[in-house]
Amino acid sequence: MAGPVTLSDVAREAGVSLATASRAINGSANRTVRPELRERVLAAAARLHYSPDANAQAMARGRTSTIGLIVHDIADPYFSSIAAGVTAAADELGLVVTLATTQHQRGREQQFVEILQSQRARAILIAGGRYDDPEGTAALTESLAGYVASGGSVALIGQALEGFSTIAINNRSGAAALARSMHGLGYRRAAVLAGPEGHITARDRREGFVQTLADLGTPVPDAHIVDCAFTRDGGYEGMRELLGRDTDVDLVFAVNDVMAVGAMAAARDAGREVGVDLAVAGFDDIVTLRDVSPGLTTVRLPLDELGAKAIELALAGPGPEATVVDVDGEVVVRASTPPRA
Amino acid sequence: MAGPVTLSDVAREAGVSLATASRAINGSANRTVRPELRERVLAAAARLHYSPDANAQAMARGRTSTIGLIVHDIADPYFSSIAAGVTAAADELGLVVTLATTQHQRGREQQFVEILQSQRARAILIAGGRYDDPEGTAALTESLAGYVASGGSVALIGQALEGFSTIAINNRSGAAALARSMHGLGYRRAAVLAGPEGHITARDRREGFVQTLADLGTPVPDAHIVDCAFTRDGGYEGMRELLGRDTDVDLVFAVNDVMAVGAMAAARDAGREVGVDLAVAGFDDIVTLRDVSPGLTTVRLPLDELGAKAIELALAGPGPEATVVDVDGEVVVRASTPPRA
DNA sequence: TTGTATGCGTTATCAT
DNA sequence: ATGATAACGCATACAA
Repeated sequence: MAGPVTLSDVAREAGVSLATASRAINGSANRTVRPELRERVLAAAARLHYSPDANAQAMARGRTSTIGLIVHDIADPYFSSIAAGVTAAADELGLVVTLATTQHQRGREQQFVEILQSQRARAILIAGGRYDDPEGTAALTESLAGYVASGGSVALIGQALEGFSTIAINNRSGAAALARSMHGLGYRRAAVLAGPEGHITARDRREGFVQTLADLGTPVPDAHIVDCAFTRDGGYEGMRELLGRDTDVDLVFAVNDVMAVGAMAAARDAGREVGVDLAVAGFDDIVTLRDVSPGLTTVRLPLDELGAKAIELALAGPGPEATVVDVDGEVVVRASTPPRA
Repeated sequence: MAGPVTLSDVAREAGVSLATASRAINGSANRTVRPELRERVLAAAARLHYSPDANAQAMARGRTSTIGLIVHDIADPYFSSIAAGVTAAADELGLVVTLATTQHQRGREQQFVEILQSQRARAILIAGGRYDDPEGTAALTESLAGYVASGGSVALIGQALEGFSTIAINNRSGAAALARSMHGLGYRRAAVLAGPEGHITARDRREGFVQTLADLGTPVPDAHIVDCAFTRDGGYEGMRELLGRDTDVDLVFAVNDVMAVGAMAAARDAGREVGVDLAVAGFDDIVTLRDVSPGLTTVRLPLDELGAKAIELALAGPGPEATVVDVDGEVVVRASTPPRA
């Protein structure tokens, strides 16, 4: 039961004043402490197993070295890839990451913003799709504005929020590029597993895809657009329903990879061979899924780079002008969408 | 530029003392504040957009509501599944999670323990395999001991560390059960993609598997045991090497699912059909990989439950006796290992 | 029930 | 270059 050893203890042990001990240990701005004393202090600190109290430091300094990351579900590879980038970049900068997961519950983002503001986090990063929910968005915006007004910085990842800096994923253009590729491969009767209504990312991907195919003269009929959850199970059920409609489809675009994998499973379960009877494409290029068979055609996103970019963006400017950095996807064609006769 | 609004501001605005404001807002132990006043304080706080300073609270209270989670790589689905469980459970308890990723660098765990001790985290959870590295383990043990001595609690996830409470995964028995299942299905010439030398989890799984098959009279020859990285690429390379040796193998056990998926890819690339020419089994039952085709036989671990158990274990007892909770895996047979003959 | 006063551990200001 | 001391924002022991 040593009790907490404080800087005062270290100072006493080293025979110096509290102020000197502080300067010796953190090397304060005006680094002015005789090497001899500094060593004595450091030695004393080591001897006593001194551990600086980050909370006290935060209070005295008026700032922390914490950054907050809010995601929907850290088990989702999309978010965990982003989180990996964030933690790596934060580490590089000597920052610590607090992770909050909303579990897809609306309103939780706002709640976490408030918690993180209480921690006096230096920056808050929010990843992942919000719904088209004016009220919720307004509330979130207000919380974030309050946080920014109190000196914090904010960056969104994946989807812009009016008034805040964002690493924006160009979902629409990525899906459009995918559509052109698929059209080029000869597909003419596409279907879309479109995600849930109101989900902005899902909507952008769907629209980019559908619009482009329409422009190319091979429109996607409404009967080929199936709403479903933005998850593996959503993809599975969506595909089941689509196949149940017994419509004549040669290509299914699931608006993310996890859904696409679910869709592939459903196709298999229905006796349709993906890449032969039916083509499937996704979006994201989740690393963990690169070995599914047949290889999944998708739109690659540099998920691991997003985290670093977001931190940089957030910490860069106290500038009041929100910056939007666009990130484009790249179509990756694999065996799930072979050239069609 | 409102400047930070403090509890004093709220108190003044509400026309009460600082103490009353404090009690009204956090509902202190002896909840004794007239409803009328409480309302006035809350109203004032809302009006002023008061946000309590968690750092100041931490200092005044002498404890935080932070728990630290240390993993190797949050993008690895094994760890992200665990992290999901941890964040969910923490949330339930009103705790906040600080996430640290070692990026597989030795010594980083210890470094993060020290950082988390500085934050005065209530508990530290460490997930994932350490190497058989006496020096590193000793250093980590020492840091953790210091943390515990200063009032923190610790729980390990997945692998015991002498002296600390652990949610231990019974890798050996899980691998043994898998071996028995495979033997029962008729496999007689197994190989193992064994992970890197010195990796304790890998070693336990390999030994449990190899030992059991030996006991059953179908030993795994040394030439069928391939060391490789504990990753997807490790599995891929390991399988390539194994097939290159041109040995006569009917089943390949990769010591985790991610490796198994890499191995399946290598088999395909070599023109061998998994589930027909060659069987493959893994370990973990990673959710994201449940739809690979053919379905991967594996040992299911309740990864998402581990987090909650670990928090419970850590926060439960200030008890000085380290508790070890054993978690067993369950063999899940899928199409990658069809009955043989 | 409410108010007053002290302390939490550190940094930073101001002397020296 | 070093030392005293005042904040930092809050919780709580004690007094009223």
